[in-house]
Amino acid sequence: MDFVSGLNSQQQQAVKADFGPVLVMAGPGSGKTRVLTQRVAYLIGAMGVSSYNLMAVTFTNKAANEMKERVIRLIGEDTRGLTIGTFHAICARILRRETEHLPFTSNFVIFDSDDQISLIKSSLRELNIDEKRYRPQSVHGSISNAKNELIMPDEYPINSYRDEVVRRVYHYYQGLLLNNNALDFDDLLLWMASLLEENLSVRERYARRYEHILVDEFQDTNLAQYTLLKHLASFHKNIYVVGDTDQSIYRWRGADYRNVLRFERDFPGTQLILLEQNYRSTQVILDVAMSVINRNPQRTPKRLFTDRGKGQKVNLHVVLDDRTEAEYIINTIASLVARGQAQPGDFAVMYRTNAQSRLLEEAFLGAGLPYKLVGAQRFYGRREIKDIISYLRLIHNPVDELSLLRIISTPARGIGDKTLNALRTRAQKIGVEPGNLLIEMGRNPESAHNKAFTKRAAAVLSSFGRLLANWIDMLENHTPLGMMDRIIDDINYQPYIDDGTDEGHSRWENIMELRRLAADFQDRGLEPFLEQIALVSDQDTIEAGAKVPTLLTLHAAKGLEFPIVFIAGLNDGVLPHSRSFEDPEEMMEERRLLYVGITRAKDILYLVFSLNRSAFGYSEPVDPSRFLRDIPEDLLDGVLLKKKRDHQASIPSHPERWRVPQSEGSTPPKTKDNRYKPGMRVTHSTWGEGMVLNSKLDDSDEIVDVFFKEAGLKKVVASLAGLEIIP
DNA sequence: ATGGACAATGTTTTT
DNA sequence: CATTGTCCAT
Repeated sequence: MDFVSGLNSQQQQAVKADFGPVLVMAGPGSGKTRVLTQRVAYLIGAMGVSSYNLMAVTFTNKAANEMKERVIRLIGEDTRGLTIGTFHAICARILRRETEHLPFTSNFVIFDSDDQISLIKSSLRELNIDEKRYRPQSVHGSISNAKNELIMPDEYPINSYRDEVVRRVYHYYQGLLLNNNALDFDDLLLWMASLLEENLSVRERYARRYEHILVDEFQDTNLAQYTLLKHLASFHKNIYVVGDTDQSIYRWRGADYRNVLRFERDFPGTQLILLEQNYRSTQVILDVAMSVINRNPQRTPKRLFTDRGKGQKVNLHVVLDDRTEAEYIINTIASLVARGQAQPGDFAVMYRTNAQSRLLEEAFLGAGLPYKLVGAQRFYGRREIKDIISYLRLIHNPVDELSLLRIISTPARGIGDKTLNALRTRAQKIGVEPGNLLIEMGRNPESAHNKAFTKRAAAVLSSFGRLLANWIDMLENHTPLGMMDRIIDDINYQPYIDDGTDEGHSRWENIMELRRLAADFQDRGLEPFLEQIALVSDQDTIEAGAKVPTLLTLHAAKGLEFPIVFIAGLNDGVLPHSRSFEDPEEMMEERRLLYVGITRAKDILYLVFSLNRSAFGYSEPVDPSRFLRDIPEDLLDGVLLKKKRDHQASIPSHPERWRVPQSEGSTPPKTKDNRYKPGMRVTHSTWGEGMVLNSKLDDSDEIVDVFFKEAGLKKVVASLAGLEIIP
């Protein structure tokens, strides 16, 4: 069978590479996913490797599913036994199998970020640490970093008082997780890595099983991931990794692109294969991308080329503020669609932070155009979803106190702080978990436990315990969906959530959506369902052939491509983000992030920056992104940033777009004394004619942003500049 | 015990 | 401004 047809010679070389360690360095759009897929098919179909002996690690669950399907299509046989998925999913699966060597049981739950933060908070409270001084998020961040670096609580290095605090919290937090029979995201990697590190027989078993290991997006692995890969590949040493250091954008999550260098050191005789040709973008887009990324020092220079032709120039567009930005983007999309030059599904709008999506959403809504938002207010983060999931989680793992806490009063059943405390005290006294105590009380209403409570408390607690016990009893012969329906019915959830308001209605709709998802697990049971829910990523929700524009963060855009891409908010402070300014390493990562965004575009790219941006409710002047200065002018259409003498540096062709929609109602009171208003045309003695973009009162003077036809953007002080208004 | 009203406080990116 | 936490009235 032919596994390399339609591939270029580099790609063919990559697919048919000899066994042993292989490092494929692949630029954006060079077909690396395809190479990885064909490699898997080649190993199974041509080299006779059993799929049972093969592991493929992908970046998203979606990528894993796609790869599985494509492999099946290529070799026309079942891939049962094939280990494929994200690091986290694969680790979870293996850990459940190996719990005899681990301090938790196989029905462990995976705590999501909310759960993790609440656990940190209880740790802080329990240890009498001030939450104001030590922010839960930040303490959690430190702990997470430690875990990614395989540092255990007792090894946490102390160089400051804060470190000491973190260490104590880390220790306590880890204890709480185990009490709950729970793992956080980092634990999945940490426990897996340390199991392989410490238990020789387990390591050998898996290392022997996995004859071939393939890893996508290798530049985004952290030390924990690297270590477990190393152990898994320790027997056969057939490890095949694909990556691009220029697309490393998860440093803050512990990812270390230097793993690429470490790889060549740890696996002597690594074959290095470069995939250079780009099949996605036009040459102009690639040139723009290179002009941005080439400013990063210490890179192995990489050429990006395509035979797709030059293509049209990249549009650089300036807008007055972030609201105008959203309008500009939506208008442009609408007009391209109206003129039949593009389909709605061709577009993606990308931004640095999730917060930026709001104005865009409003603009889409305002224009009555449909769109698809990736991430942000995640489906699984919604209250009603978390409620039901918590019920299921508790039934699956009654030790999960966090879930218990959440649902014991949802809906309210007369169990408040006092009763709850009594329950916990009693539980602690007899050395059993609150959840199990409840269940016991439910099963045995006359038990001695009841005497430990007031009559009322005993009644409400055992009636709730009765519910739990009933659900647990039906677990064995019911599907996840069956369980869900029963719970919803038993607790009368619909009237509770669907309160007649629009919001209540939409909450109920969400529950119906969750039912649909549960239906896919009819034959697989509750555990896989819960696990899937815990480990889905935003990117997994992106449908392939969307019929509407997609809104997503630059991070979420990795690995995707769109015919027409807008990158919004190209301002200093947003991209690069202000929190990256001091750290050169982080600035480099911001640059890579822009690089990733640019290289998502196949045909047309719009770069948009604005002159003002609302930070805290109020609009503030901001600078264009410093990265824009690195793009050669001849690749750009639209505004020019540098004040050049020549006149093409001109106002974009639709000045009316710049006019501030004369604000209905709530503008800051400053307008009272502003002489210059956005949209006014003015002249200046040296800079000639221009248009007012913004004006701000500063003490008694007025600072005016003017875009001059000849001179470009200037900030002028009204009293000194001698601006004349053209009627 | 519960839920509503106000105040304080905080903005990267995510498995 | 938008979320989250705390206080207070029911």
